[in-house]
Amino acid sequence: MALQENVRTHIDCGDCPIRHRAVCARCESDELKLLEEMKYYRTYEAGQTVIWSGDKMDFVASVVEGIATLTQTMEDGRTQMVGLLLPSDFVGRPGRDQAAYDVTATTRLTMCCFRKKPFEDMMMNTPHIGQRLLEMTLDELDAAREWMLLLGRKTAREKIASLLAIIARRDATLKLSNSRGQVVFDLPLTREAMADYLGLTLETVSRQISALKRDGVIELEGKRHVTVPDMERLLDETGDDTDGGVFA
Amino acid sequence: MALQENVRTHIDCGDCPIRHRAVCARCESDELKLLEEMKYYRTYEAGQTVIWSGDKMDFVASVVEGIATLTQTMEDGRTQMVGLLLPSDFVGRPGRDQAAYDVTATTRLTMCCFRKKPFEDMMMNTPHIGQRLLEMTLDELDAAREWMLLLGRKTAREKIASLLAIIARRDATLKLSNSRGQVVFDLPLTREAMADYLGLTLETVSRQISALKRDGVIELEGKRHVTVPDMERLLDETGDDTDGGVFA
DNA sequence: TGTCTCACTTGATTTCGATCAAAGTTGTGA
DNA sequence: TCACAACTTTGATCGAAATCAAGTGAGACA
Repeated sequence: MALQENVRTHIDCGDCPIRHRAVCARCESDELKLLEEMKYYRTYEAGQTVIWSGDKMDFVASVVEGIATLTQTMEDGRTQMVGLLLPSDFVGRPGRDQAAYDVTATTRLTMCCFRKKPFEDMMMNTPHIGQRLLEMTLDELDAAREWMLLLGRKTAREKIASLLAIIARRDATLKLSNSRGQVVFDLPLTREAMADYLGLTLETVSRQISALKRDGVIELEGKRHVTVPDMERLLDETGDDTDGGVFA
Repeated sequence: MALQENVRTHIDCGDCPIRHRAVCARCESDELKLLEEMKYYRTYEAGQTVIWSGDKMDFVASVVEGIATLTQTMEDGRTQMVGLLLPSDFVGRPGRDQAAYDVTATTRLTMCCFRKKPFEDMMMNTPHIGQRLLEMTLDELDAAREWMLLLGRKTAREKIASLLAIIARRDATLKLSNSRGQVVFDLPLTREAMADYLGLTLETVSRQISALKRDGVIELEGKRHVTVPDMERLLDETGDDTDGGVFA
């Protein structure tokens, strides 16, 4: 999940085709080698389900490329996204062998996987990895709680602005803005997926995006390509504190 | 936070006047002794703030008695509770020295505290404690995500029923029901605190509690004392799956 | 080239919960 | 015993987002 700037939810997987920090800078190289030997890749098509809630899940994984969602569903079909997995995010829970959520690829998705048993064994022998995982989990918890404030108290417009700001921020750290210093990105989610994330309906998402466009807060090219002419302006719409928050 | 049956968010603190499991059953006794030497107690009155978001926080703690809330507040005063601390719950984050949320006592509250630095040192030397903390944090994350579904997708009535079910379940594990096998408990929160937890207004909370009472789902004695004549009936109102969920 | 589908937009109407307002209840302390 | 403060309930009205209902537009494929 990527609701904050300082998300560090990733596991090193050696030569994965993305640049990411190591599990722990202090790890010896033979530990990294162990990780290297354990890993394997899986690829999913857009729309494909990685795993269903309740299924046996005998691996943990790190997103290499693409985007996946974690969702919970009620019997009557109401669904709520509870996490968004972007490249370098981690999924899976040591000590539990059932998936707690539906995991779905929303774009073509490559994950770097580790079978759970040997991964857990290594965690036992390598305290750094466990500590790293704790740090990552605490970041996720903060992100989840930030999202609780959004779901419980923000207006539809604030919710959309917050989501756009998060995607923009996350994206900007990769390929920084365009030539005029504007932040530019493609929405990686359908209107429906956004609605499920924000606790809204897809119609409301559509209307609010149109409203932000009409008010000049964002520019839209096609349905997915977004330009933010003034990031400050967008941040004002989120309802959040202007400063970076308490996250050090 | 206590949204599930299997919450294990607590740290052993020796002779605290509550029965609770050890940090880790495998810990040697001299580790427990270390914990014992490090700990100290603090007590707060109902309504008192334990710590403000952003404040320096140089301790971690476990609730011994009473109830505390974790809340986030927007500049304009909208507030969302993001966690409820019941006896045996843990608060504080190793590796961060600022509080991320306001922590407030809603009843008279006793906490068993450990100064952060020595606690972290011990964590380094005692992998079990770190692993225990990871487990606890993952439980909290699950609880937070369960709450996201509630905030994003449930109706006011379902929200109230869910909160009552959680308190009933948690309470029932301590002092099991009354003579007729009904679940009986006292609401530990004001209507306003419930509203902040559920993303509602206090008026809506009041109305929905009245409605559940009118419909015979609960009985009320005074404003706080609740009797649940038929737990199944209450669970039906929550919108959740009837089975225990995926949490093993 | 057309048509089918999927994602999205927009409009009309409804509804649930928020807001505004006024009482009722309980406990505390003078 | 009274007064008042804090908490709660209930009523009337409003409004934001949901729902219901047509649409548009773009890509896929026959």
